[in-house]
Amino acid sequence: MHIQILRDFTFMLQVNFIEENFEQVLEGLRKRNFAHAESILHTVLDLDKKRKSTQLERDQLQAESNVISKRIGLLLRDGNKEEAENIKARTSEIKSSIKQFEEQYVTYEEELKQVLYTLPNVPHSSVPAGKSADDNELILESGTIPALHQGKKPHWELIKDFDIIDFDLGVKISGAGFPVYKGKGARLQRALVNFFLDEAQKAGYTEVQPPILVNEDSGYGTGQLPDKEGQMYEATADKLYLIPTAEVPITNMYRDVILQESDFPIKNVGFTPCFRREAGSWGAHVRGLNRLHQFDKVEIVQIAHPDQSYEILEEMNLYVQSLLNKLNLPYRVLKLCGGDMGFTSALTYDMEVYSAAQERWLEVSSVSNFENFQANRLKLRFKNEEGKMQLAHTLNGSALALPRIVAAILENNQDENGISMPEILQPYLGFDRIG
RNA sequence: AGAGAGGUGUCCGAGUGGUUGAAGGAGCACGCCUGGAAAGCGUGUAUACCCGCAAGGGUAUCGAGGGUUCGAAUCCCUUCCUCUCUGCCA
Repeated sequence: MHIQILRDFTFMLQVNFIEENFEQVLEGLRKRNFAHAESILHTVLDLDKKRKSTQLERDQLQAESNVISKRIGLLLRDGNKEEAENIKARTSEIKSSIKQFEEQYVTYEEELKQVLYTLPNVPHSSVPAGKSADDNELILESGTIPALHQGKKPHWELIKDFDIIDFDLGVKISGAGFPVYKGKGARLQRALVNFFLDEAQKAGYTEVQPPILVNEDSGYGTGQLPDKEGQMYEATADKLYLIPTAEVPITNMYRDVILQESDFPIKNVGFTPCFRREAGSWGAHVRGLNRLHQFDKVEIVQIAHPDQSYEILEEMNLYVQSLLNKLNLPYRVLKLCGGDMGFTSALTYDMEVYSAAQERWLEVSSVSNFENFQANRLKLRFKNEEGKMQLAHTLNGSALALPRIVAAILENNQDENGISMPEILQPYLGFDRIG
């Protein structure tokens, strides 16, 4: 794919940070098992140095040229044509020099940006080192795992028995991973969405309904591009992408925005379908609702003052847990290790529910602090107390993703005759049992 | 989708080749004035990068990209967006 360079990114701040905190950045990248970290960082610093010296040359020549142009203007005004023509002749040399330096400058700048695009966020100091999900740190486990009857079934059998979700129909219409929710299955979806949105509103989040097709700039802003374009569906005729998460449109609402300190904290919640190509990730454990190309999710997004973002991360963590508690689902919270964390995140908590018939933990939420990584790409800043521009922090979390919640509800609440619905959902559902 | 109009600083709005980072107004901030407020007066009020310990200075930016020119907000090309009319449509 053609990689478009976005203009005017404040990436230079990132370079300064690398320069001033070289060891810390290096250690962070190593925690992520980022290959060739040291040499890449040196490349960054080297390119930046070249960029600066080239800019200096260019600017000086340009300044000279500007002076001459002004003089020509004055001469012409005074009717001194001859002298003006005289000076004009001398500018051609300067002009070609400027052009050379300019071309060189653009080259360095683009190379630099390309390299910077490949650098993931530096993990928070508390993030454990590790290579895979096995190295994630267990923070807590909560709730009791239900003891199910002998004939317990995984959700993909339950949904067939009760005809509430139809995968074959989805295959006919779209393809694998696009289920059709029917009857009580559809109503369960709607009930969960409404429940999640109502809860978020009570917690102070402002509901938004963003577009679910986004442009390229938005993809770069939150970090899906240029790294993960293969994971998104593309509407190529219009250069738009189907969102993999509401994080993309909601966070991008704040692209190119300058906030006041008094605007913090900004709390938004949005319900959207999410689309993921999941290229290469099909294998074991993806039956039923465990992994889909299209699914529904309610997402919470906060824009925070840097001093408060970790406090807010904990608040969001607790908020997501409160939802799981209210749904009476057993869950655990993990702090992701460097190797398992997303590209843009500095610290991520994963919430997993226990799906009692599959006898597996299923990830249903991921709550992350991106610190200023996304803000840097978004140019999302605020004027601090000293009146200086500073990058804000962005955070988000699923609250919650539906399919695996549905899977766990179905499996965990089944008995010989059917499935009872969590009490808290019953007012939303209008029924208390399936089957 | 076709025809036309337009995109200028926080906002409104001037500006069709030469000290224009950009008139004027509003807003905002500070100061003066006031018993307090309003009005009035004065001053200030963009962002990025670069040089500099700093004070300060340089370069760029008038939707975006490119071109013409010694010099462009102003001319040309491309593109995006908005508005009006026509067409189509949930």
